[in-house]
Amino acid sequence: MKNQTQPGLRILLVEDQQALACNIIDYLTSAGHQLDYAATGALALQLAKQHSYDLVLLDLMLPDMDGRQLCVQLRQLWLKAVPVLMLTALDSLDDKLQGFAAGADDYLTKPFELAELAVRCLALSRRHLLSLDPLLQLGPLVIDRSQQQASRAGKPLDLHPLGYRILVVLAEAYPALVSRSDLSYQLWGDEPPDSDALRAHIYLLRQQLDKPFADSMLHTVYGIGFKLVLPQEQADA
Amino acid sequence: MKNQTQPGLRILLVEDQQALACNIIDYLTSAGHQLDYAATGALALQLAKQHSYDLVLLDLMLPDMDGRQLCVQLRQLWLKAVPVLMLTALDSLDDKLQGFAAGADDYLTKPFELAELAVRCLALSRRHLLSLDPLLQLGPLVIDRSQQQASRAGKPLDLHPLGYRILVVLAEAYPALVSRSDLSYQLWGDEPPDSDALRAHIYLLRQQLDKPFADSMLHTVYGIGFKLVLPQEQADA
DNA sequence: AATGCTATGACAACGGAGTAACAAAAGATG
DNA sequence: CATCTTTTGTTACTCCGTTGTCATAGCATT
Repeated sequence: MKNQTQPGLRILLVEDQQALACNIIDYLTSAGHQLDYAATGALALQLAKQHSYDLVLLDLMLPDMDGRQLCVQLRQLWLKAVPVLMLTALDSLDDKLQGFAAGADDYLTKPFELAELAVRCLALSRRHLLSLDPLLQLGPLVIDRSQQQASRAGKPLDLHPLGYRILVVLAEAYPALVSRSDLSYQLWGDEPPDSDALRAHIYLLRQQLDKPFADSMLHTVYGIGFKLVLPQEQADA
Repeated sequence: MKNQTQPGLRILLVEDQQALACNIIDYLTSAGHQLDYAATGALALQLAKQHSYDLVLLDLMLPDMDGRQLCVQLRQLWLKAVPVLMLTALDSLDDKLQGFAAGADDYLTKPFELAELAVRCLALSRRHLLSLDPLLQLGPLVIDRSQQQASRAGKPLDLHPLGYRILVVLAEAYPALVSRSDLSYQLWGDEPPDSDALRAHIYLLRQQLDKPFADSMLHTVYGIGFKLVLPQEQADA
């Protein structure tokens, strides 16, 4: 579990309702973050050109520009993908899907608790940082995203693409366990294979990850899913 | 990115208009949820003492009690924050704000589409689940939802999945006692086992939770159900 | 055609949940 | 207080779904 003190995020807030914006600014500022505020899409773009941010809070309804459109433009402006949390009063499923299609990473329907907004901001930035760092390290296990290559205790693992993806999903979730359905969804989306292919792939992954070593890192939680365990914490099971 | 199928929510509906209540019950029931219905605030409080719910639908205007007041009382009654969706005919901003001040998580002004109500129920419960603290702590007992792992006094408990679920239900209800029927419903829904399997599982759970320790945390209330008790408060029973 | 990867299916091994039967305890009844 | 009834604790056992294992077939890419 990451436990370092968060240094505070640089956040760009794009919201045309003054009152709500003030509340958000007050709350998140006192939570240790640094906020820039744009009431219009145009101003947001201008700020975006001059600064870089860890996170964007984006109202779907803006006076001069659609939130979705702005989202796309921001993504083009910055090469690195900044996480976007969309705020919306619309709550029909269609709208949500359109928001995601435009590249939002999460959404929140108004009205919402400020505390929850803060929690999501942290979760989003953490998730983002995790996926940004090309090197993922869990004890003896090292995953190099830039090479699509994993190694344990220095020994490179000869993984098939799917095995590699499974390992990444489990490593990113660490120390949490990943349910079978979650894992399946992350691998295949809505259309998982008919057979229980996951079982076979876990087996193959284990051949590489655990077979050559004294203790296994990939543990099964019966009826639920799988989790990664560091060798030194074998005590529990 | 949780992807598990919604099992249907347990909802408490507090509404004095019979006709409207019937419509809501019909609609949400056929959407797969389970509803309990209270026409008065007093009855609502009584039900709340005996059961636990995933969501409360609360009319702002009740014959015997103000909705806001009831909302506050419900929040005090349950330690865990249950999401409250307020139904109101008043739609002035003041009233909305007062509703939120009392702890409602969302509101809907009458008249409303039943479909929208259903969507909001789902959204609210999703939001609530996501913002849930993965760590549940009751004295020496710690439950880590992210790992499906419980420990007492630092010692990890080797629980079967069902035993773990029982423990979570009891811990969430703490300090209230949980009736046998409620517990059974939360484990098996409408189709409990033919035999009284719960008895055996409670026994197994105790083997892990209480056997290795001086005093027991899982107490039986004869003829009613079970409850969790913290070691230091053994005095009462 | 050969190679590399994934899905499929068969089989065995395992583990958990439900069941039932008996013992013990708590209330109820007279 | 004695006895009966109901509820709960304890335990062994069976059944069935889950998981591990592995061989093979399908499907791209080259």
